Amino acid sequence: MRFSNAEFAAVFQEVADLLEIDGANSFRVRAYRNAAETISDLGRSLSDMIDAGEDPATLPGIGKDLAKRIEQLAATGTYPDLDRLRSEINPSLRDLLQIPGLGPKKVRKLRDDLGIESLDDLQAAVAAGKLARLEGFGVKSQEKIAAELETGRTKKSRRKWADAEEIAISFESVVRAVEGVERVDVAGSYRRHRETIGDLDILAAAETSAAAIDAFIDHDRVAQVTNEGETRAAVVLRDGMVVDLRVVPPESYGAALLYFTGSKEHNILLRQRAIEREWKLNEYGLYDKNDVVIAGREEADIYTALDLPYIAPELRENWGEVLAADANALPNLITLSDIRGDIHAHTTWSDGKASIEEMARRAIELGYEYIAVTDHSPRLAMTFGLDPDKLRRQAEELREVQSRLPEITILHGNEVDILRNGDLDQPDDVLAELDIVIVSVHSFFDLPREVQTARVIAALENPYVRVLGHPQGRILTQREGISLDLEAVFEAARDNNVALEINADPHRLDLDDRSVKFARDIGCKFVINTDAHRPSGYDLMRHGIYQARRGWLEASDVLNTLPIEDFRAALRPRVGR
DNA sequence: GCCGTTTTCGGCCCGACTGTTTTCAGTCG
Repeated sequence: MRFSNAEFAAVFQEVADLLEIDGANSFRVRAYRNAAETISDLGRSLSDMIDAGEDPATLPGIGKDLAKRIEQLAATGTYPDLDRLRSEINPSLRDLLQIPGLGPKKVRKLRDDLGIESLDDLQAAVAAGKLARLEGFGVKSQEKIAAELETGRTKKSRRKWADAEEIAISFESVVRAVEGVERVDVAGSYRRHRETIGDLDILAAAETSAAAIDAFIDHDRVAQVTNEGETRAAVVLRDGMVVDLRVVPPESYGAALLYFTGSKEHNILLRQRAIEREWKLNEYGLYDKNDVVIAGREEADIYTALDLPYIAPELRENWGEVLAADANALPNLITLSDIRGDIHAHTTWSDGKASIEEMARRAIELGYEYIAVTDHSPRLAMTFGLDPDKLRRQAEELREVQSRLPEITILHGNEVDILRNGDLDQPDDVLAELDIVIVSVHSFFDLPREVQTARVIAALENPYVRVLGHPQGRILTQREGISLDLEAVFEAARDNNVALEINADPHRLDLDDRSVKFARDIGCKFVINTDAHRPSGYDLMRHGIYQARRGWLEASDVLNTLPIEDFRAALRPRVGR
């Protein structure tokens, strides 16, 4: 059997969980977790690496031992150490670890003293009041666990970034309005623009914290205050979202912002760098060995003191950014203002909600030099896709609109379905008449990996194809992407001069960040598109920019940062017209 | 279990808060 990176990572996470409950050395546990992180952040298939004869031990955090385990797992599909662990420690104890407030020590205590092996056991013990009498627990702990079991909240639950934004802005403005609060930011994975968010971390600078904390816990969306201290508070909202507030003095704001922005792994690297200099870094500042403050008011000051250029939040994932910074080789990240056009959009000709002209007028308002109209092809019947005849009539309308709107170039394209066998849903002579051809998978999502990969690559080899639309076909938190050998697809895209789309729709964000970085590393080019179905859809471009930045992209990696003439040249087919 | 132009042994990030304790372990980020 063939393991995905997620499956490899899941194995190591399970080993880590079980070892932790077993009371193993915590650094050993962390080694397994680090390995799991490395694998899930890899961007390319670990199975492919092994097939190619590459040694997993070359990866950071994976040594000889784990490399051997990985190879054994890949070759045999078995992991004897895990099987033995499972026989010693009931794997359903892992479910208990997901309950907020329960860690490995307490889970072990529950098992040893009360014989609890599962969520059901825990439920029964809580109902019988057994936890209240257990050493180290008590009435309050029992009540808290009962409440968590009731709501079913887990440590893992995440929501899309865009779904957290409105809450983030609302809390930010409430805290900002408090007298004495000098600065406010939403830190955490929100600031790093991860595609999904676990909780929100609000950071404020103020000489005294009480007023900010009061305003925070009084926010009208708060259902429950779970934590309230001198410098921090935590609340659960009515919809289950957890929001934290930290208040620090202004002279510590930069250190705190760095700390609460994370990632944890990035912070650990910075702290190690501080330790190398016999300094100490915490959320209050960077201190020398006599506890004299070196930096703390601004994030950038801390990077400077550590001999590093400023590292943008989107890069702080321990994907090599500290090494790159040290070598002065950080990418000059793309920004929204680099974008000159949006080249994937739908109109009322297929499933869009606005006319070509309405779309173009919005694009003009946004300052774009060009757009492309790319309605669906006929196979996608539910979207009223365009057959060749309709496409030609659309071209007429497009020319007519273009004549009235000289301030923008309107390119004519089509989002052509990739059929099951890899053929395209328009004949070549029709494709030849278009300015831009995007190909996308909209059907047969569950083909086997080899078949799916061959299907997509076949489409990329058509000489008129210029963009691979939403390459993974995923819907965030809802639909897994199609099963693809992404490395092979990226190589085919690069070799056929096809740009990979970063679909900016916040429910797609397709490609994912790791894959963007990997594709960039092997020399692929990109376009960032909103896939707009109405004029306001164009406004979502920023989400694609965040994703591109997380993938280390510069403007020069992205074709729709080019002026129109250069962009046209980049799209020219490899065959004459 | 990983890692190392000081090291193959001995380190491995650091502080706030809670609930349980009478001075601190466990959890969390």
